[in-house]
Amino acid sequence: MSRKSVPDEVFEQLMAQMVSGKLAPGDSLPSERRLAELLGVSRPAVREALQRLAQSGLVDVRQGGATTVQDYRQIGGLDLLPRLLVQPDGEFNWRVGRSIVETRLQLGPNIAELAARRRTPELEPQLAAVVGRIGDAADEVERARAAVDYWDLLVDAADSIVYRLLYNGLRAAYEPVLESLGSLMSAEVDQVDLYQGLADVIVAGYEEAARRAATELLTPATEMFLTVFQQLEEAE
Amino acid sequence: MSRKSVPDEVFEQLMAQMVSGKLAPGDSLPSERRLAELLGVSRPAVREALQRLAQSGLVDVRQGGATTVQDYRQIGGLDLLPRLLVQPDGEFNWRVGRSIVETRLQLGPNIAELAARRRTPELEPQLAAVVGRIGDAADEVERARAAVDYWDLLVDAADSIVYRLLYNGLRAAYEPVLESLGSLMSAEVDQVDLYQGLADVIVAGYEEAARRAATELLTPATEMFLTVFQQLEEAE
DNA sequence: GTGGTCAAGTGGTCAGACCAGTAAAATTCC
DNA sequence: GGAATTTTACTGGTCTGACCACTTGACCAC
Repeated sequence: MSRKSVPDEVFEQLMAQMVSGKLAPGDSLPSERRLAELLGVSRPAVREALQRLAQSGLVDVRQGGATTVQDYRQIGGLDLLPRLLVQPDGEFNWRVGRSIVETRLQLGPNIAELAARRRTPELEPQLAAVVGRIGDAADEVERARAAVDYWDLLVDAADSIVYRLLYNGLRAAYEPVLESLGSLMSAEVDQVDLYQGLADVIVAGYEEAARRAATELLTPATEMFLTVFQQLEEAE
Repeated sequence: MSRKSVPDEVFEQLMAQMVSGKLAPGDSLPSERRLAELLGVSRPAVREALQRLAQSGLVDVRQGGATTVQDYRQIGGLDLLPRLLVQPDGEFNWRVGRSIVETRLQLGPNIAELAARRRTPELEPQLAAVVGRIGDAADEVERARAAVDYWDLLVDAADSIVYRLLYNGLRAAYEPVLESLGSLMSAEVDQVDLYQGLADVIVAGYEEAARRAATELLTPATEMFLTVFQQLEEAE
């Protein structure tokens, strides 16, 4: 992984304070000159970091006025998901995790349905190859990676730019935690036959069957995670 | 609307070339110094624009190496949707529009279901107020705006950060074209009784009924748009 | 064919100067 | 005394020029 630039450091530092609530919506940030002084970096570096935060919807920068923190829930996009799922101190946010797995259970069948509707002849060998990789994987992490590629194919087959961009966002949140969650995903990625079954009905063009097969594939792991998250909720 | 900064101008200009395909994945951009010279701006301004493009997943900036264009379909997120929907020259991309309306028809019921599951007592008066605004709106554009706020409430009630961030992205794509599409949305926003009906079953906690009511609300406009987009497809 | 060196490209960082916008305080006017 | 206007001091915006650090390709030696 390439090392962080100075603006990257400033960006992550301020982002962490906003995601954690230490900097709350409505708060004013110190001025650019003041931040540069406090953080020991140059003003252009601070400016770049703030502009990137503004692009993520986290701050409102006004010439002549104070830079204020915005409510990322109102303005932010899915690009924030990785940082909401795993806090900068490494803490895993199970509420975000719960939201992701339940949304996945709802989106997966949608993607499968569209893929069945818009499948192309090339899809069958591609799916066969990736199901083969799921079956031949050396461990659960490798299997989980192959599963990501499987869904990537389905998203392509769905021929929907919205689902493509949406899936990119969910994948960006998942990939950093894939290694630590890989073993937990075994409830799903070990079910090679379900992957093959879903592939079969998609290739055959059965939209409703694709929905059901996707639900059948995604439900076990989803319920397992939801059980874990419910226990965490009760532990609070 | 606040005026554009120099980095904003550079960002939009390069973004336009990438979204239009004029700059294709794999292409190398001119160096920062060269771009600054070509565009008649400073190097820090170019750098800031490139860093923002990198944040959007559009370019890969490497110290010592050329800055290359990435495939936004592989890396990009929903934040790109507004620029994919309406090209910089103002052209409306109906393929993106089609993708949005069909995704909307799939996501709306999901959100309604979760809202019915997790509704709170405060939701009823809030929904009543916004349905009132839909009913009392002076024109279709105002009615469409109120409808956006209606769904905003449902997303809050769904208590899902993923749907919240996802909805923010869809809303960001929709709001710039709301005024021009407002009259077309009349098939939906004029159905005040359907908004009230959906609100009723959500407040009552009927998840399945909420799904059906959301589908009933969203389907007419969706089918109208899909018909229009199909005609555009056949015209090509 | 491989490995090492070097030059010339690239991006990264910064200080300092100056421009432009905004908001609050101070002053003036009625 | 209050409203309107002006001034001031903050804020961000932009740029130049210098220098640092990384990467790549050419060239040379073996």
